[in-house]
Amino acid sequence: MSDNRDLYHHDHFFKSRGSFPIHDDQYLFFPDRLGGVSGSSDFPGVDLSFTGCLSGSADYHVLERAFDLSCSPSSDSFFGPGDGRKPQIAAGDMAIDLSAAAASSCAAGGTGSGTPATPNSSMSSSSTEIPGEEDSGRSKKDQIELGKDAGDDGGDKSKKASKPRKKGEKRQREPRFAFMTKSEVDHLEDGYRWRKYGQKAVKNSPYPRSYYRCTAPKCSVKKRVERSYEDPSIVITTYEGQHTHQSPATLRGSSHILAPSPSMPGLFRSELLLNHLPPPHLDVQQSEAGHGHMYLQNQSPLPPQLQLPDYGLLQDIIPSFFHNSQQ
DNA sequence: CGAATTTGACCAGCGC
DNA sequence: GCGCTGGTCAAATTCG
Repeated sequence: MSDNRDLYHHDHFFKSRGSFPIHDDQYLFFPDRLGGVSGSSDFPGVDLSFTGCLSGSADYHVLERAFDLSCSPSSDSFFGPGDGRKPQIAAGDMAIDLSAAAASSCAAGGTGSGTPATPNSSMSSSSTEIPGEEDSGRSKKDQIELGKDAGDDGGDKSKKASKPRKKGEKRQREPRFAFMTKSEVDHLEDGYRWRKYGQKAVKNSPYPRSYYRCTAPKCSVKKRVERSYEDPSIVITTYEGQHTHQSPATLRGSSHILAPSPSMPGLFRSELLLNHLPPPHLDVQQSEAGHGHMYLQNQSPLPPQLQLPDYGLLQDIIPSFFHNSQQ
């Protein structure tokens, strides 16, 4: 039980699972300590629903501010250079080990659909934001679709994948969240409807990666699902984009589904964070270089970054969390 | 029959 | 420039 080594947990995790493609625009949460907690689906206060996170999508800015994420490149802390892979967390990334809670109730309880997609369950998440790129930051596909919607730009459909892609313009990505869930099923029920549009073999992994897209019209949220090659029981689900609609499950009246707040479309559900925050104190550390990623460790009192006086969401989240943790 | 999935091909980005 | 890999498209196929 080296829970207080959470700081190193994901470090270890990543080193051992170097294949997990944490891209330069992801945040990472690792509540996957839950293993021990997993049994407690009745975790008090755990109303974890990454659906909420997904639907509302994260308030990346809040997170960024809250954790003082001015991370910079080079993150060997996570991915040992030794594995021969390129660093998978790059500039602007953040990785937080939120070793608390209750992912077990996440998918299952979250959907309220009665579909215990993840009986076992531990969940982690990640994401990242590219400030100011939300608008311009459309994926090539989005651009393509925009072009499509806007009318034919002359691009003939005779050739697939021969869509008009702007050259010289880097493909921009939506903010992403990656959830690591211990589950036997690949496609976790999260309250949304997804259509699979692709599957690819993943390098260094015997398990393919599946690509899904939200079936809701005008919703460009995508997700990738893959298994950790190191631990096949772990499913890595990466969400990209923000839902522009409510979860169907929510509409069905599931009280567990956290619908996005109209006033805060980008709201990162406090519940999510709450349930992911480690019960004990947090300790934020940064990679040796003083930049790169932050590590949350159960150790010292809340760091200044988290004692934020005015971090909006987190302010709501953290205090309440500590409130709970002290009971 | 419509929706969802499968699957091979294509393209962009990146490293060498 | 070339090769590799990730991401996406879309026709074909399967499913409900």
